[in-house]
Amino acid sequence: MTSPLPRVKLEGSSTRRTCDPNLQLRIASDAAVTFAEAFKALGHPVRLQIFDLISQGLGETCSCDIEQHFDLTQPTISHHLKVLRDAGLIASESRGVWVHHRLNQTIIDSIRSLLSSMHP
Amino acid sequence: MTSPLPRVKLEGSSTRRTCDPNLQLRIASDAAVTFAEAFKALGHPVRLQIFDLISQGLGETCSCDIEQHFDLTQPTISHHLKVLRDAGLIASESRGVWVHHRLNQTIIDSIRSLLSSMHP
DNA sequence: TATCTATATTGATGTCTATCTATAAGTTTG
DNA sequence: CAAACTTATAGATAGACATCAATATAGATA
Repeated sequence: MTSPLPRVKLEGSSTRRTCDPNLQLRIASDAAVTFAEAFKALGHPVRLQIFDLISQGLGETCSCDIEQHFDLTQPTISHHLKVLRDAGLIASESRGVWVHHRLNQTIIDSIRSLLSSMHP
Repeated sequence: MTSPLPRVKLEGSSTRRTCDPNLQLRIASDAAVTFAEAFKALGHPVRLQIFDLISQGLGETCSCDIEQHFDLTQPTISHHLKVLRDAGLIASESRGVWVHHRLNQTIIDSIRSLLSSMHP
């Protein structure tokens, strides 16, 4: 995309680079906020593991399935689920007493697409 | 991977689900910590945009290229770069007065691979 | 109706984070 | 060597976050 940076020849052998004019904020501020919220939600070991558990559950994972795997209280797990939900990473649906959680594949695909647009 | 959850038949038409025995922590704790650190680093709008800028720079992006795009002080940008570096997302190399930043493609590929293993 | 169960909410607390100003460290130029 | 420039570090502060105990909500069961 960008070409090697131009350099200003100075006395002797030293060169001085100029600031790269080709770099642009390809991610708009509001998109950056949305994506960052999703990344932040995954940026906690327990939430990442919860998210992975839900991804295995075929849309029927409930909180009690999750709590078993962690040495944390129920309110803490509930909090982490809310963070994932608010970030749009999962959707939750009440089914009687239980709440079933499922992955939001759309946002996962968006993140993967974003990352694939980044190469050095 | 998992099959539909077994249900315990009760009186009438109601059923009661059992806890899903098939869910397992596929992400080990230490891997979860490592991945979460990377996600957390990307979990800030400015850092995500910085990361995108660096991805455009062909390994020659320096801090002054980045500061231009944000209404933040130089120490703050320096801090965000350190967070990205500590998370293994970028590598930085001193070149005279300047420090050149480049993407660590390996970890990006790892994240993409992790996400691709998650489907509902 | 009373009880049990699954989940959510509230409030408290200690820790972490983002940002700034001021300053230091190291490099290049004059 | 001194001045200018790029980046990093230290210290301070306001706000956010993770966690827990206690409690509330609401559906299911007896």
